[in-house]
Order: sequence, then structure tokens, then C-alpha cells
Amino acid sequence: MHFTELINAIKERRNALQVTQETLAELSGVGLRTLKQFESGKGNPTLKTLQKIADVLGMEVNLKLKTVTRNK
Amino acid sequence: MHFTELINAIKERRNALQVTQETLAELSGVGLRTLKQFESGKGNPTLKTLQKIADVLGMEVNLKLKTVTRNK
DNA sequence: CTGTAAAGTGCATTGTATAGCTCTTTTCTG
DNA sequence: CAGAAAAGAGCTATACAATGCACTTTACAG
Repeated sequence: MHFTELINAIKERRNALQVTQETLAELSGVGLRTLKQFESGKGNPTLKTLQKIADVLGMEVNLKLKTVTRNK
Repeated sequence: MHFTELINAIKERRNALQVTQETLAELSGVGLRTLKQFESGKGNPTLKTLQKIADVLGMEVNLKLKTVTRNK
């Protein structure tokens, strides 16, 4: 997932849950400013920040092998 | 995936590819010091740093819904 | 159109990730 | 065990992420 996709995944999930940035910020313990920056594509969050946000949204950060390009 | 698991995923993949930290650092454009800190569990990399590393290893960062926790 | 809530932005401060250099420790292989 | 390579750690400088506060813009209900 590219940067933008990660952002969208978060935004969509937040919308689906009908949660505002403000609430998400509070629940996750991440600063509102930080969350805003991230969602508006202006950030480069640390892994911990990303995990805090994802966690509250019932999501998680994964690292997996890319789909093999052998015959893509 | 928890922090430690992410680290292990990277380390294992790097070992599987028989690549040293030094080489990985060079290939990914991430500082050797940064990589060392990360792999030894002392870091909190930014998303971009993590992606650079994962990329070279043929891996990618994903964000997905956790296996439903509704009745955990 | 108006008011309100949510989202986005400028500015400033503080903390820390990044990075290079050097040195120590660990892990192999012969 | 000896030597070498790889991994880990201390010290330091710089860049930038995280954060709060105040203000602007956008979205939407009435």
C-alpha cells in the first residue's frame, strides 16, 4: 500500500465508523493536529502514531511480501 | 502486527535474502544507524523509513481490519 | 442564506527520528 | 582459540514529527 492508500484506508474507516478527527484523536491519544496533518496528506507519521490510530479504528499495520511479480 | 512482530518480519526477511544491514541500508537509502536501531528494537521509524526498507525487501506495509474482535 | 460542526492551515515549541563516526559486542568460520 | 564480519551502542548535529492554539475553509442542516 502506498502512502495515499494508507491515508485513504484510515479516512474511509473513520467515516464508516462515523467518528470525527477530534474524537479519533482523543481516543487514540494522538494529537488532533497530528491526525489532521496525516489525513490531509501532509505528514510522515511514526510507526507508533500510525498504530495508535489504526488500533482505535480496529485496524492493524501489517508487513507482508508483495504479491509475487513473477507473472503479474 | 505488533511492533516486535514487524521488526521480526523485517529481520527474517533480510536473513532469508542473505542481506546484511549494511547492504540493506545502502539499497534502501536509509541510514545504517537508523536501520540498526530499528532492528534492535530501539526505534520508532517514520512510515516513509519503514516503507523504504520494506520495499527493498520485496515487502509492503498494509493496513487492514483486525480479525473481528466482537466476541473476544 | 445562516449557523454550526468538521476539516484544514499557519506559527511556534519541544521532543525525537535520522544519520555519520567510532567503538564494543556478538557470531561465525577455519 | 584467532580473526573477520556483522550487529549493537555512545556521542553529536540536524531535520522534522508531534503538539497546542488560533484562524480559515468546507460541508451541511434548517
